[in-house]
Amino acid sequence: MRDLAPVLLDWYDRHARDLPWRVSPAARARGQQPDPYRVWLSEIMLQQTTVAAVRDYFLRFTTLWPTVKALAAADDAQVMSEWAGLGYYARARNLLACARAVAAAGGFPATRAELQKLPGIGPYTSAAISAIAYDQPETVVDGNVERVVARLFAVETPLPAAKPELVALADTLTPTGRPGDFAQAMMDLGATICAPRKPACAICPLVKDCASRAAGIAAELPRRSPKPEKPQRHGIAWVALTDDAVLLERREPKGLLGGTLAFPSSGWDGTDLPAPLEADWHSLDPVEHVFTHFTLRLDVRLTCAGGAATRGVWTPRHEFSPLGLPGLMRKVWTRAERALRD
DNA sequence: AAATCGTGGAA
DNA sequence: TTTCCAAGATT
Repeated sequence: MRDLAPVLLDWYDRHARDLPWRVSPAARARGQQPDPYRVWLSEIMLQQTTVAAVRDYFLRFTTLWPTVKALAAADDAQVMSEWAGLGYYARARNLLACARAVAAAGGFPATRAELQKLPGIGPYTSAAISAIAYDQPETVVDGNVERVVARLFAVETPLPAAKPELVALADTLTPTGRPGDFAQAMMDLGATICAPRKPACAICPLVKDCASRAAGIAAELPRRSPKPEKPQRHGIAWVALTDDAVLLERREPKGLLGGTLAFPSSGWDGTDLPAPLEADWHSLDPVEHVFTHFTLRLDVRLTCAGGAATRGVWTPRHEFSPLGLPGLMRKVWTRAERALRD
């Protein structure tokens, strides 16, 4: 096969997406270096998360905390609150731990091996930061690149088993010149041309080299092993609010929604916690929520009584915003608001 | 090494 | 409506 890197880089120079955390190929050619902090922050936020969802969070975080040092000095609660709604909250916990380690060390390490020792930075992110921020010739393989490579080489082995094979093939493409732009070019190609459902092969710069296109199976790749069905779970959330306070609790630092602010709730897997308050609870319509590996039906109970709570903290209403809660708990709040309005 | 861990937009 | 899945990491 011909050397694809020059072809793809040429395409990238003309079609690179304009993203808040990106140094454009033109600016990079002028000598502008990416800020490792911004590269790292964006990569963490983008783990299993769409560009559209990340954009506003990235702008908000970099406004509040322009440097790693600033982020390292932030309150845990404020970071969790700002992360609320993005999902995968272990990322937020690891984000702070990583920021503090980096600030203490005086800056980000530049090698992939050192980067990967930091919390929240795995094989993909270490390669991405090393390539994008430091222009090291690392092979960056995310979901986009898996798809592009599977199609380019017509790899029919289903994911996730195909991963090592795809990494090895991707590695044969990585150039020594402009590896950072090349990595971003592969991801842009996967996101905009070599899309999951309907690849736009007609305008793809690599059509002539694509084995799956030749075989007429591009849209079917990559294949994936069937996923297990999601079991249904159920639980109860209690919303207690008076004229000037609402009862909230900080969830355990590990596990589902770990470290987030929430309405007190029962367990959702058999563990059965009691209501946080003796009161006359009104039952509202249940909330339906889909997590990665199960669906949840959460019954919502509401009271306007105050008093001594066995769990949670009475929080002044003026300090409370549902935007500081994870998505599930925002839905619960919406139920309560609707009930109070009617 | 298989399970766990969110959310929402698009088809 | 259902299904898919997005710049994955951790245990």
